[in-house]
Amino acid sequence: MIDLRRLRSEPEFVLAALGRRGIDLAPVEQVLELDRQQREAARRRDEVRNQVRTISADVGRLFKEGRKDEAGALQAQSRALGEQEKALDAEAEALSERIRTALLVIPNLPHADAPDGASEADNPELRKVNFDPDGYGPHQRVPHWEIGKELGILDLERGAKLSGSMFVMYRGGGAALVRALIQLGLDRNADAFEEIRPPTLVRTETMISTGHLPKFADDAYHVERDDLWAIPTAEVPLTSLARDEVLDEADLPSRFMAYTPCYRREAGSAGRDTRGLLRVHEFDKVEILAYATAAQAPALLVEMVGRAEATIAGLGLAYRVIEICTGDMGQSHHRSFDIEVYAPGVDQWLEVSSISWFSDYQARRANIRYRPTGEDGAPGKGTEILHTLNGSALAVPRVWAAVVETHRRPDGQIAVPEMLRPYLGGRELLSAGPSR
RNA sequence: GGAGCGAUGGCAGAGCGGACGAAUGCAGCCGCCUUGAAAGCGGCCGGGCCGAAAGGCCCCGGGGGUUCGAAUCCCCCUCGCUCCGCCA
Repeated sequence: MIDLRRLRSEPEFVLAALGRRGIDLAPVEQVLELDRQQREAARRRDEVRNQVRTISADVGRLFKEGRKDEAGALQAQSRALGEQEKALDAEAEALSERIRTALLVIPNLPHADAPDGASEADNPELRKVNFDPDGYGPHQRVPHWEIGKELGILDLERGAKLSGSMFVMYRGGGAALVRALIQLGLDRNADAFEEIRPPTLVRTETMISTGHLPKFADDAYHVERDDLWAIPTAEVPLTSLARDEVLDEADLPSRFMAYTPCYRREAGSAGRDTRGLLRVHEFDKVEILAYATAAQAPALLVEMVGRAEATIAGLGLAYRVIEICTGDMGQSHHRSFDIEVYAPGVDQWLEVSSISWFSDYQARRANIRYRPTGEDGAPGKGTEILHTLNGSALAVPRVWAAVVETHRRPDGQIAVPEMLRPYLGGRELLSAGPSR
């Protein structure tokens, strides 16, 4: 969530920044007013509490000295003050709760350099790589679901039979290709990121930390009986790794990666991109994440985009990098880039990675801090909220689709990109038949 | 799933109704001593909120209750450990 103190001290700045997102600012102004009321109530409560404490100490002393009558009188007085304190506390608490609820749905401030814009249409394209619209032959203009069926590596009918539409099943070489892509995604980042295998069912607090709850509850699978949520991305458990912890500045940046299945109800996108692998309820993804100081974050963001990009390029795919404008940013984002891969069979640009800097927005929700290092190398004073960044290193289904479509040969077989061969036992081709 | 025990500062660990935000030890930091280091000695050493400051308030796993007063008593929850059961 945004910094309430900053909202209080620089309201014009915060309102202007949020205004760039094109959202309704009334709730933000309301928080400002509630905050004024809350502090006043808390101040009055604290005064009364102080009196109660002082009197109670006196009561104890008087009892010890055997002055029971005087003590009894003070007890009565303190009891009355206690009633008052209770009422003031309830008032302050109610206000805090309203503020917290409102704050949870107010989005992050966009970075000053994030481009202005109202929607997806205003996202500037930063670069387009490897793309020649006329360079694709008719053999590549076949959608992956047809290729998958022809080669027996993708079985959409049976996926739907088991779990319903938008659940998919890979088989044979297709399943091996999934595993190969996961392994590739991990290996390419293992030089700098510690691998984590987190739980994929998490508690409500864990979903709140990243901003996936309360606002987007309809998009997530919820296991009612145990009150657990199926993670929509490894970002969720990775961000909460350090929840309620205080790290040392010397340990930053701290980097983690995880392969996990990801679960999404896609409630808001019914009927869109429903064919094949374009949008599915369960998919595999390798995620990379960093905890950092504010100063370290910009360079990390560039590095993480570069990592995701290099993997896509290494697979011989055409792609473009776009920056997300203020009107299209996710709630928690401070600055964000997408990588879209071109899939010739469906003739579409598919989002395969979104790399974002969250400033301290998530870390404030998750209460992740660090102890700054002083100039002399000794631990500095106090603690600061750190910054989080994360992005997909490799999202399997769409990359799978682009690989299969891009590398389909005129004879219908798939030429395995060189980078992937070690992960497929050295195989150079995926074909139909027993060796598939 | 059943039974029992536990949760206190970076760690270990006292406290079990009234100067307790919390003894003590270890770790850390700063001085003294030393050619340097160790040892020794002295000092410092949790976090959050409000406030210009002085200062005030909150936090002993979480929530509720009893009391003039709760780390301490009661209730609920969560987590951990041990034993039994079950199990890939």
